[in-house]
Amino acid sequence: MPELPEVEVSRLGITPHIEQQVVTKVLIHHASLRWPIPDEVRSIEGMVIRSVRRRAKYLLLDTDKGSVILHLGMSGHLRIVPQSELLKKHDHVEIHFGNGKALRLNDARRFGACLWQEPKQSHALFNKLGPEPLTDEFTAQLLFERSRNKKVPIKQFIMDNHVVVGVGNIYANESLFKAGIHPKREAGKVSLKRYQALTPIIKDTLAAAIEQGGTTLKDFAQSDGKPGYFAQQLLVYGRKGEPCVKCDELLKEIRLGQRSTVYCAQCQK
DNA sequence: AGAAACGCCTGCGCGC
DNA sequence: TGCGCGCAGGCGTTTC
Repeated sequence: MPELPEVEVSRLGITPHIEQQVVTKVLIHHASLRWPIPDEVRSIEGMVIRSVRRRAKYLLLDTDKGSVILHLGMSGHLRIVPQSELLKKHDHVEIHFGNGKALRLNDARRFGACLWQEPKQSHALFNKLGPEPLTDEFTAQLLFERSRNKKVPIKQFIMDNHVVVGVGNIYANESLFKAGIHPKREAGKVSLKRYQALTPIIKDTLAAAIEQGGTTLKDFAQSDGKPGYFAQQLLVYGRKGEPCVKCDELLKEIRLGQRSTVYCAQCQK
């Protein structure tokens, strides 16, 4: 399930194959993803990919005529393959390039998206997003200030895209464990000091996951088809009932905001 | 206005 | 071995 590290790994994987390449064809095999795929995405045909950017968990393929926005949803992944390779089940969108390669978006659950952004404009999706976690804009001070008077559990708070983008369920669980903070603790009651501990942990956890090629649980694969290796480093996610790596207490699982939340009742207060 | 619930999807693991 | 069911969950939208 792609979170920010997986999206970034995808970006790094596809960029050398498609940047500065001419788009020769856009093929839409299944136009109903999360939203219908707009016809405008075809207007990149004949254009050069100037850059491949990421904002939150969205990827943007920029051309002078506009940008194709891709989102991997829950189960999506991108692959670079020869154009001659047979389509796989759930290959919904395909972009051909002058170098003979194809970028294919495969998404079984179709929670992903393929949208269009006019040149020099910003899609409405990006309007209210919080800062990128791996930049200096994401600070403990920001978390502290934004959380005052908030009763929402801290786990849901740090997963809120309006607060900071890209912290999904896996990395929220991991970061709170490492910081020793109980996931249900009211965000508004967490001290600045604890946010000062948590913030670098979130950054480090995300950065480490990117270096490891992301977390492969079921669906995710890197653009060359290889899995990511961060799953081996998960301390709590998916380990309900197993011993805590710090204190041997058995890890508990609860649901917060309809999402699986695993923690150590001994280490996280 | 903020918080919680909803719904879109398919694949997989489980129990029988 | 087959079948039905519950679960996985990002995130925009809807409801309270």
